[in-house]
Amino acid sequence: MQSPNPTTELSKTYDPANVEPRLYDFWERSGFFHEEPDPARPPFIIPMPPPNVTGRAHLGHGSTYTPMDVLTRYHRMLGDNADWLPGLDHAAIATEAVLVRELSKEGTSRDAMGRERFVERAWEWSRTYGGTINEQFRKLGFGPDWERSRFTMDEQLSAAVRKVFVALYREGLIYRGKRLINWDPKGQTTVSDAEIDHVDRDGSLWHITYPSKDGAYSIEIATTRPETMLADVAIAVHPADARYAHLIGKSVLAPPLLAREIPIIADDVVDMSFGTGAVKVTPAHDATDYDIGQRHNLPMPSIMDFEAKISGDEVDVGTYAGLDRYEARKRIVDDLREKQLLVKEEPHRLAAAISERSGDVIEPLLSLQWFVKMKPLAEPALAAYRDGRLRFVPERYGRTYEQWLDNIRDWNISRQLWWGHQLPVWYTAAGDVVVAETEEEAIQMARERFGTTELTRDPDTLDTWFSSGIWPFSILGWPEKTPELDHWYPSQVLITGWEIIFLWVARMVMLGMHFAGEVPFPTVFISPLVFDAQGRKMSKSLGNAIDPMDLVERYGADAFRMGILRQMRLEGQEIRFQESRCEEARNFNNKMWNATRYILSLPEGLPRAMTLPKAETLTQADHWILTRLHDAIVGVTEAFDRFDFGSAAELLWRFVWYEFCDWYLEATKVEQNRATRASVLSFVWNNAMRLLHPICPFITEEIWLALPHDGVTVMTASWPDRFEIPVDREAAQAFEAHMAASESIRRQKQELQLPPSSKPPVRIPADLAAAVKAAVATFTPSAAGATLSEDPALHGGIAAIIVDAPKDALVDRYRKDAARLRSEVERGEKKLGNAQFTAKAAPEVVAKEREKLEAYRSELQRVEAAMAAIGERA
RNA sequence: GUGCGUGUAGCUCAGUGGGAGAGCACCACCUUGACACGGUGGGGGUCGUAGGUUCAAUCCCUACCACGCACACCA
Repeated sequence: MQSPNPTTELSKTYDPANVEPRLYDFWERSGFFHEEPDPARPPFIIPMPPPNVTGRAHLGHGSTYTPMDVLTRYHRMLGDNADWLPGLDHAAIATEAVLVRELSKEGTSRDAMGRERFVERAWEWSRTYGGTINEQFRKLGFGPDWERSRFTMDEQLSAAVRKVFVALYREGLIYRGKRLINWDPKGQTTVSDAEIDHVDRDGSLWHITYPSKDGAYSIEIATTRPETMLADVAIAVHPADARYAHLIGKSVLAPPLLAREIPIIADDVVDMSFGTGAVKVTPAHDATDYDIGQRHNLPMPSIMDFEAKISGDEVDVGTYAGLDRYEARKRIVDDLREKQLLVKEEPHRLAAAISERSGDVIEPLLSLQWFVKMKPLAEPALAAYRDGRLRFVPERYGRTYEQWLDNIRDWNISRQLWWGHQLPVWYTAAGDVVVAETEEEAIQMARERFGTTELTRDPDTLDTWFSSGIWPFSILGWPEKTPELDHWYPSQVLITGWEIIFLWVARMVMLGMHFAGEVPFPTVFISPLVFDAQGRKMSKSLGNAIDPMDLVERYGADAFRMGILRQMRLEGQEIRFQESRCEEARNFNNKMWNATRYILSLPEGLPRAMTLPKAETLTQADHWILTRLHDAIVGVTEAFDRFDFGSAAELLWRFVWYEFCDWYLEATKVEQNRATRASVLSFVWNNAMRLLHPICPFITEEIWLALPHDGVTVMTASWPDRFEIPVDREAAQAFEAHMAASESIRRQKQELQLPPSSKPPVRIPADLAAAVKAAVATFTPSAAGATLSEDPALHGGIAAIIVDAPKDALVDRYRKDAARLRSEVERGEKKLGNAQFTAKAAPEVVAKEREKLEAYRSELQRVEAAMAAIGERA
């Protein structure tokens, strides 16, 4: 495909809206994002964390997805077999929530509709509205290999899910059991431990008396959940607690019904210092109590149903049956008070377990569910981290990963939802279980083993994270031995936020090692989370959420990317997002745009090919900018290689704006630098565009195409090679002396209130004469002096000084200088006068200190002499 | 409770065992061969507090304070 013609008439301001869609279209239609597996080149593969099909781009994508795009573009330019593999997640809970809302608007419901039509509807919705985020990603300039996009519900990926489930089941790593699970009453489904938030809330701690049948003794306990008393099966105390030793083994009546006798038992888990030191045990409704119940072989009656209402199915709950959990709590407390069993109620802070998705308070319930046995999977995953096959950047997140895997519990994977991968599990009428990859296989197995073909499929679906867990290999065609799987697994890096290390990263490692035989990625880069400028989480309800699409519209995608990357710090765990950074970045782009206009408008025109003039014809300014370019290449390359996007962005910003535009471009305006400027400007600017392309893909392409270049797109241009850049540090240093001199002259002119256009006589130190003379005479026309004279008394520090200014201003200027210099001299003298310092400090440190003192002293002398010359005393 | 992170200019943040930095904001000046989404210059900080190590500490160590986060069976 032909490169699009850049605008011939360049307007004064850069207009991203006019450039970005055109270039994106060019890239995508040219297939520049697409790659085929190529064993001849080193692979660079990033599996994209699949956004929810219901998702919209948010600022978090700026900090996690931009780095992926940057690295992919960078590695493509390095010549790697680079591919960024995109996709979408079916997001069961989120999608069902959307549909349930829609259905209720239409006056119908999930259950009324039936499973088949509901799932059809979910597919339809996913195809029609889902994936909006992919369009948004295009606007952000993200360039994954769209042709390889996958959806977790695709047939091939679903087959992989079934295969993994069946395999784990047959290995005994998936089992069905009645366990205490986290029930989300609002979402009407179970959720895993990792999907729960603990939020501190104000609650109460009720002290309640449990009397003995004969009234001879009683025991007082403290609880935050009186409604679960109906399912109490014991009272537990610490075995070493002297207060209760005499009661262990005895029984009390369970309030408020006082109809059942429950034993008092001893268990280590009880904290003697909390509450009364005695705790009620309710195995069916509390995790700790469940463990106690298991240890002591206690019954586990349940008194709550899936609506979080009191139910009398398993044990007598009196008149509380049918009450909502909170209503029941209130009624029971009232009744206890009436029966004088309530000792007291005190305010108490408690950590409420909240479902991340629905926000409802989680209810621990006993339920028959499917689980993955995690320990055997976690061990290799831990070993991989410990022996370095898996590393985290920043390193500290590895400890989070380690801690979680060390304390891992079995993973509840069955969900009471319809949208998702239905469990490949069938039951016979007799209750026998058949697990198979397909229905045909299941029927055959049932016939052989149980002599029946009448099967009912388990209605539950799998936790969405189950399919995400196999993402790194399922998207490569697993279990087929595809070339993709062969060359692109494992991938090179995974980039995500730290909030899903447990939910996703750890599970990918475990499942990847188990099924694909290797750690799915050697490096996990954890990107910072984005907060508002006050450090608050961005949310719709707070009204502080910023839509990245708005930013793209206002400043352009390049500016958004640069704006957010420049706020990233390698070790940072958050970004306090400042929109002003995007505005600055827009200005930065405009700066580059105008620098380009200048370059393109040189009267002598640009050379056809990107070649440098002969080394001996290069000026000091040329040597300087080339040396700076060399260092920028080294710095940016190193920064990208260690995921330090903030430093890379900052470094490029400096190079482009403060070095190239502010100094070199200005230097090319004077006579001495004109002969070589067209070649050097195009060469350096071409290289700069390539260096910056991963971060600002659009404007760099637009400019690169307008400059002398090879190829059709900067996307596939080669990464700048530092060995191709001539470096002359001596010449560069001389130019830096020029810069210092110019700055000094400019500063003094302002302080002496001389008009900027004035050209006062300038004196310069004899030992820097050559350099500074050139400086003043050449590239600082606005600051240039009319005459130069050397002054043997001057050296170092202030390189030049102007005379013939208004006397008041001069005196003021001299006094300030003298004061500053005196304090420096004093500091130096004190330090060097310290025998300990000269004896123990490193010799070069002492020498440097001596030099500094010398310089300050002579400058002070000069200032004093200058004052004396105008008849003043400093 | 345990662990991790953070505390440097008004704001957001770099940084280093030996002279405190950037951007924005602020002030002044400037339309000088591209750019006012620009240029030049300037003011502004006892580097959270208290100790310790060191010739020397913003940096290393300890304690404390404040903030953020993760984990945790205080019912």
